[in-house]
Amino acid sequence: MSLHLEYLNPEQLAAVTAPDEHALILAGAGSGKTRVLTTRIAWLVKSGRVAPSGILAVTFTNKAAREMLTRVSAMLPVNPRGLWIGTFHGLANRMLRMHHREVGLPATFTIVDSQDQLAAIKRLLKGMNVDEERFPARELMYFISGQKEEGVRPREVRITDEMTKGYADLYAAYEEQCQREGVVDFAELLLRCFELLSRNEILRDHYSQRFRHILVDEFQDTNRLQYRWLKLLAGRSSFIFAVGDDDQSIYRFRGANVGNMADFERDFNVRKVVRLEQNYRSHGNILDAANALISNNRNRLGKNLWTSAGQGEPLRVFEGESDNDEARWLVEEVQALVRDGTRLSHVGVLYRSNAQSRVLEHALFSHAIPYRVYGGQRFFERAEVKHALAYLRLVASPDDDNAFLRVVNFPTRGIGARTIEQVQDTARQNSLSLFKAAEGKAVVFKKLIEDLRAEVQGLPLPEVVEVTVARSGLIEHYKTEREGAERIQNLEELVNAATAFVQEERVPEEGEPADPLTAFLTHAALEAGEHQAGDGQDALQMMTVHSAKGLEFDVVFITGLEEGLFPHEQSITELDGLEEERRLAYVAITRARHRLYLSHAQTRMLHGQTRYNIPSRFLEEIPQALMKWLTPRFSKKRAFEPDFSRTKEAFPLKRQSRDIGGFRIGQNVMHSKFGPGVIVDAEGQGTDARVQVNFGNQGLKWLAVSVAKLQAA
DNA sequence: TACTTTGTCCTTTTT
DNA sequence: GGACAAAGTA
Repeated sequence: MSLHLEYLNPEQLAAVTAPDEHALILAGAGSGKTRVLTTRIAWLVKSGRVAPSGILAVTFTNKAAREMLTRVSAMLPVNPRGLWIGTFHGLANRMLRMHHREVGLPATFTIVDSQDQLAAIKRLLKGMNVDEERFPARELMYFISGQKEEGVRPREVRITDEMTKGYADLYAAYEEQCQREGVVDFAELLLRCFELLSRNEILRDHYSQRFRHILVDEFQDTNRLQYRWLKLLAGRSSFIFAVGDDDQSIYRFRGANVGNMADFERDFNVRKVVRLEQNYRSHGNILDAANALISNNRNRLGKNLWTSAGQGEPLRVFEGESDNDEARWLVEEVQALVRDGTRLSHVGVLYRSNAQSRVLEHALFSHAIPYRVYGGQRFFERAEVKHALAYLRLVASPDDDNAFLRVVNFPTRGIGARTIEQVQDTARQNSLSLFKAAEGKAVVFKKLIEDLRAEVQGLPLPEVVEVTVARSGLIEHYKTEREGAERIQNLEELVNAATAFVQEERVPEEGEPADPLTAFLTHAALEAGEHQAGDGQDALQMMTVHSAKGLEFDVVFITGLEEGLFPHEQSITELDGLEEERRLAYVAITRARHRLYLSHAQTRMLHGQTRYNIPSRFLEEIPQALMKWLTPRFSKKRAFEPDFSRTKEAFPLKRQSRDIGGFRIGQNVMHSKFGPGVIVDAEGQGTDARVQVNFGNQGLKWLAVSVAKLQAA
């Protein structure tokens, strides 16, 4: 077992063998980031700098955590279980299970996913008779998660108006409900854990003494709370090794804060910044295109990828008359690639939004080209599986109201809306769980759950699952449904998943709940399961650009490069939204090893309407010398005359829209008081001209152009 | 109470 | 075009 340090380039070696101090590794796409991280861990242990138990490695996805664990195990002759390698949420969960009393949670607390969280919020709003027009459930969920991710509890919410006051009150009510039901959402896992460490000095010292080396993957994706969590955990005596790429920060919409990289450098007085710029993945032309594109972004830490491989072939660009035409062309190209010996699984088809896959799938399907679509429904998120899990949750803890409501009348057993409302009223008045409040009502269901609990008492986990599924009546129900066969299969698969879980998870990890059912439910919530049929078969790989991050393909198609789609129209009026779209395009381009196709279509069906799109600005930001047009460049001749009568507020038209006092929609501006902003809307002319500007945290403002002294930025 | 029809809204996603 | 929720019908 060797670390093979001799195969590392000088920068990689410098990172791997960095001294005991904080370090920031700017790791460009394809620069061997994972290798550096895993080798660093192995090197730390082998050189005797730290015991395996002194290492904490954090990732965002279970997949990344698994890969890290596997690769480290291959380099070290130690039981990998001693290493704390996991996702932010997984590690927080571990700590909370170990110290659940200190944070005021039951030992069997349940983790709810976003779906359940939304359901809980809807239920809350209904119960409180809140006008859902004024406070939409989804908005409230974003608000709550957003606040939690900033480390803000309800009483600390900055109240600026009636609206925020309302949101803050509902946030408080939501927290009470969760506490009463013993459930914890994703953001709560982190916040609770953060509060645990910040309040309990002894515990904090214990952990920061223990974890001398903290390694963080995808640092550009951390949110404020995760940053503060790391800071707390590091204390004064530990060293943080942060690996990230600011150019690949594409998750701002869910709270990621690229600024954490610059903050880290400053707050931790980082002296060691290593840039990994040598790319081992792509040919020169592809890298040049990526570099040129991303250089249009302003707020960068700065980095330029290079390769010792040749220039390779030019990027191939295609303009379709329509989305169907684009799909037809893609099929032909793929068929040609296959004839030339390319394996389908080495070809990635990328798009900005999921809705785009349909047309492509249709074309592929009718030409019998096997494909696999990533993303979408995961195993533990399927309705039938969630139903079965709800029964299991009630077995584990009958007071789980979310689970109760999900299955009290599913399959239908004559317990209607009115009965449920009565139970909910009783529950509210007496602060009881629905299960307890259902005394004398919903008798059939109550008895079912009670019998079930008695029956599975003491059985091994797989049998608990099997019996629960059998008694739930779900299978009989799906037998009557037309497309129920697959659902029944999934229910059977759930039993298999439980069997596999028991066999694999064997040695309980530190902090793993002793009760196997709770452990299994936690596993189901934390790991949605990338489980899909048809694995292993050679198939074309289709996915959104977001889900392509971290992957690579010999050949990549980036489709739908059109204004309004990519960059997405909604990004234009978000502060720094366009830069994030450009980073997204950068991620897409850098997935390709040898060949890259870029395509756009003149017309596209979207939301049931034909849209007339102009080519993406990103196509113009790539040097023409790197590209070979398969169709005449930006053909002036349009195959169809736009029929604007059916196009409401076509985005491209808006973009080209008129000047208002020297400004236009989508333009970045600077205001002396509110700082940077982006113009969202405009009205009036001349001295009356007004523009609406999105100032991010400062809010949305209407300003008179003649008064506001806006500067183009 | 349970199933069917109509109306509204549309990114990106992991935990 | 499709998911989801509210309103309508047996």
